[in-house]
Amino acid sequence: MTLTSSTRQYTSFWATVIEQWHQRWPTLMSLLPDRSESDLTEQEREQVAQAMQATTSRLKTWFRWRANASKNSSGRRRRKKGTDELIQEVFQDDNAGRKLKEYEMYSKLHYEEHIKKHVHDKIAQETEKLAPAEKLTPAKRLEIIKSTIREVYNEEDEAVKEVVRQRLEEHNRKIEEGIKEPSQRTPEDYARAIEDCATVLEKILTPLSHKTGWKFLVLMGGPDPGMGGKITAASYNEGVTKNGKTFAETYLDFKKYCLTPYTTFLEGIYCERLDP
DNA sequence: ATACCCCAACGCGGTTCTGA
DNA sequence: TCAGAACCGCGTTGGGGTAT
Repeated sequence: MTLTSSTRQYTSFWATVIEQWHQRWPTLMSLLPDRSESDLTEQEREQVAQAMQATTSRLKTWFRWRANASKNSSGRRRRKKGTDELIQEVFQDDNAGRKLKEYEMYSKLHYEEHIKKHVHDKIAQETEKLAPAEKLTPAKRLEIIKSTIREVYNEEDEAVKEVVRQRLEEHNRKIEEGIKEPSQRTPEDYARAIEDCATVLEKILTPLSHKTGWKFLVLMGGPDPGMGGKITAASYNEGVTKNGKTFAETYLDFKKYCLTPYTTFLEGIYCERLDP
C-alpha cells in the first residue's frame, strides 16, 4: 500500500489502512490480553481508545514520511547524504555533530571532577533498591547519569555556568560555520579550508596508499584568499623515494611542466565563470 | 499563515560483546 | 587479554508535510 495522490485527499486511504491495522493487531490484545471488549471498565475503555489514537497517529506519520520524496534531502540526513560519504567522513571530525545543551557541555568539561561522584552515589542508591542478583539496566543507568548531570549543573555556581555558556556558544558557532551555504562563506572560511587541505588529503590518501599499494599525486588550485584572490596551483605528494624525495622534488621541471600549465587551465575555468 | 508533528541521526557514559 | 564497536533510552536537532 502506498500513499500517493496529486489531490492530497487521503481520507479513504487512512480509513482503510487504520482499519486493517487495528484488525490485524488489536490494541486491546496488546494492552489487556486477558480481557474482552464487553467487560471493560469505563477507565479501561478510555485507556484503549487513547492507545488506538496514539497508534493511528504513529501510522499516519510513518506513511507520510515514506511517501515524502524529499525525505533524503531534508532534516538531519541532509548533512550525511548527497556527497561522497568517504569524503564526508573526513570532514565530520570538524563539522559534524549537533548543538549541545548547557548540561551536556557542562558534562564534557567537568564530568570527572564535578559529576562522576554524584553519578556513582546515585547508581549505588538505585542498585540497593534492587534484589540481590538484579542489576540496573543500561537504559536505567544512562537515565540516572543524565538526570544527575542536570541536577548537578542546576546547583552549580553562576561563574561556572557562565564559562559553560561561553564554551557552548563557541561550539555551536563552529557547527553553524561548518554548514554555511557557499554564498555565505567568507574569504577567511575559504582560507581555513585551503589550509586544511593537506591534513584532509593525508587522512584519505595514506590509508588508501596502504590498501592499494599505490602512490598518489594531487594537483589542486583556484583563487587564493591569502593572495588577494590570485589563481594559485599547488600539489600534494603521497609517496617518497628511498632518499625521501617527492615527485615534485625529483622532477626538476615539475613547476614548469605541471604547475604552470595547470594554473593556465584553472585561469580558464575561473575566467569562464566571471564572463557573462 | 502557522502551529504541530514526526523523521533519522546524534549526543551523553558505562557495560557488554566481538574479534584480533 | 585487550581495544574498539555496539548497545541502552531519552532529549534534541532542522526541515517538510499536514492540519487547523
